[in-house]
Amino acid sequence: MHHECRYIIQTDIDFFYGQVNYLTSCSFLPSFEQPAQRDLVPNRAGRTAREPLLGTEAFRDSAKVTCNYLARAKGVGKLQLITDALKCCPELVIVNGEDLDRYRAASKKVFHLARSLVWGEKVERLGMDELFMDVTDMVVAHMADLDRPSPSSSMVPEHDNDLFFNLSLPGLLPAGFHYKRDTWAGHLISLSGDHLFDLTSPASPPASDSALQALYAASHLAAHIRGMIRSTLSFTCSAGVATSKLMAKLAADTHKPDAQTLLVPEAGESFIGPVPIKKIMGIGLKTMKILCERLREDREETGVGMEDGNGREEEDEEKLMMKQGDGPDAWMNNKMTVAFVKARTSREKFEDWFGQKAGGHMWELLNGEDYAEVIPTPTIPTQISIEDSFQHCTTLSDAGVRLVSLATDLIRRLETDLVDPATGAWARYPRTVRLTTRARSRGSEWAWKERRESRSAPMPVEVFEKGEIEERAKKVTEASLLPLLRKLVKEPFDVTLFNIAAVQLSTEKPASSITGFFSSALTQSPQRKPPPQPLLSARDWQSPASSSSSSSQIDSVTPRNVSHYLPSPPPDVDPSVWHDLPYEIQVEIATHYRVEVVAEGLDGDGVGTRVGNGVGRAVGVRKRGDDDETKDLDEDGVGARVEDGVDRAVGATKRGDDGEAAEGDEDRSKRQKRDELATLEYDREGEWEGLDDLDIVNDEWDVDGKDKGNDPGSGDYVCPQCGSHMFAWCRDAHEVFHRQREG
DNA sequence: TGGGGTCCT
DNA sequence: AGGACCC
Repeated sequence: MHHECRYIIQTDIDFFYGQVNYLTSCSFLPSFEQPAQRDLVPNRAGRTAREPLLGTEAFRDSAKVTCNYLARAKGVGKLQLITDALKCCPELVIVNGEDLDRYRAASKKVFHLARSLVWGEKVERLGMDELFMDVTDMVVAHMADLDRPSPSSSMVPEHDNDLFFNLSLPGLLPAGFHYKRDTWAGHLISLSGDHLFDLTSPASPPASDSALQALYAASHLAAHIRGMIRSTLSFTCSAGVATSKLMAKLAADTHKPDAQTLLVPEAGESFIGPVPIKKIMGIGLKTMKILCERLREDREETGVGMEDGNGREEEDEEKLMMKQGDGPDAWMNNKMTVAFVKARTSREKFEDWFGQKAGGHMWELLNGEDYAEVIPTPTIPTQISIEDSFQHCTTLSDAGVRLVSLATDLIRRLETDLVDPATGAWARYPRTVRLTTRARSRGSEWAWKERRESRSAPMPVEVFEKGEIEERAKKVTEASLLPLLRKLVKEPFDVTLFNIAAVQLSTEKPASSITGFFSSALTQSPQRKPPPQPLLSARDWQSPASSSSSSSQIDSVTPRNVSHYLPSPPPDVDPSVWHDLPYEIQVEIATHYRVEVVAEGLDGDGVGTRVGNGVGRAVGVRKRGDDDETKDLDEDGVGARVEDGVDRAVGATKRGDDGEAAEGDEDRSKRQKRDELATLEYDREGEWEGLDDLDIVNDEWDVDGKDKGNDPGSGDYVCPQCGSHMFAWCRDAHEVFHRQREG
């Protein structure tokens, strides 16, 4: 497999959160000429920043801040404590960064604009604010265009030296832009150094050969794309242009904000040498730590020092290095440059330390070789998740409240991201839901690892059906989340995080449950039927007893409508006995033995419902597997046959033209296989456990009436002392700042 | 930092 | 299911 030269553009929206806030907040004028006081500092860790306003002083000093460049110029750091940041820059405006909706929307706009500009929609998204674009086809076509003996009429230049970059696909009317021959846009890093092109310094080095001409053209294309992003969306961004993703990203990093740089391949080696290796995409913290250890070991064995080639190494540096028992720090990070590491290692060592594949790949990265392609990001994500972290969650009651709240937000997100607004149809159906928890470190374990555990279950079909969002959220919680939680934690527990993910997004709608069929039959039937009576009393989902926490829109992730989760009693349990049971026991029983709901007047006995439900779901899964053997999933040996079946089914969709694609597809098929098996297994469990639908209705649920009016999250507060604009919930922290300055 | 995502094993 | 990586 040979790699022809590619032209890659990487863009990075400058201080993305800040620009979004700037552009979407009505209290700030959308002008780039505004003075610094008008600039915003979003806080991505908005949760901790908000906590002090609710009365928890403990968090004030741990709230971190990220900021835009104007604020940075005033001495505000990138992940600074909020109180420190306010000391440097009193006029700083703190913005809650927890609600990511606006950022997601803005990010999507940039993404779709780029897709509309780049041929073949070869645009890959990295996080919210970064894009990779493979513009090879466009540049190659442009160079061919320039070679043509007679330029097309639309290419008539305004000036003699103008070239026309045709952006439209062949066969369409030309549309594009002009640029000056032998010039590049923005910065150029070549063997002779870093040149910023401007009109006063004549183009140098000139585009001596066609390869350089093509790169220059790519830089102009990058400038055009940045111009489009700025003119149509008002975002400034930085860009890097190079022949690989690796180099384009590193190049983009060299000049910002609102700048771009072109890196010619010849300068690649000298350019990448001084780069700290953790800047290389694909080398992270773990790799750094391992590398530090191995290097230290090697030095002890061979006596080869860690000197950086400038002669003797300093004694204290060596001591420092030895003391780094616990991995790299800032000093280490800057010391571990590409050249430094390359001088002391080899490809063989890397493959030994990190495995043949990963190690070899990383070694190539250190040598500036990156063959990774731009993978066009689908417009529909492969996973949608939402999470919330907190200090403690020790009771199932608390967990239930938090999970319902999270599930509510998740369903909302599914509807905005997965439902076609025009038709109201679901573009994808997440077939499984995954719950992950993070346990608080027990005992005196100081170096607590961020240990996350997860379990998955089928997504209840009710999620895709009509109905109040809270009802569906409760359904998910009862039917899947709480059972999953039981699998994850044992009785005395303390978790600090919940994450719910909707995964395995399928185009096929899962089979409806039998109860869903019954209820729709009831509504279609001419004879009136009262809706199923809830087995739960209104108090099962209580409104908060504590009104002390003033809730707000930004608080939506945190449960606020309910303070207690009360489980449903099994129908054959005497209610009075039930209520005498200890709470934890109630939860245990309720989540273990599902409660059956029998529609009134149907004379249903519940058993039929239960069996039908299980069968219905199993059929839904089988259909996708496209293999009859799927139904006999009993013993391990049979399970293997299922895997084969899935393998074949997936293999059929393989592109097949590329030898190396086979491995990747195989991995994918394995993953898919596991997901499907998990779904199947769970369905079977449900079959004999009696996985029936549980209808929970609560008339007291909706207490929004008194909450809606005062929303500190969206209010605009002006400090009477300094005139700073800020969100109302920032007021507390801001006043503390004034007090500190005076006292 | 936290609240997202991706792919690989 | 977990781990690495990315933002």
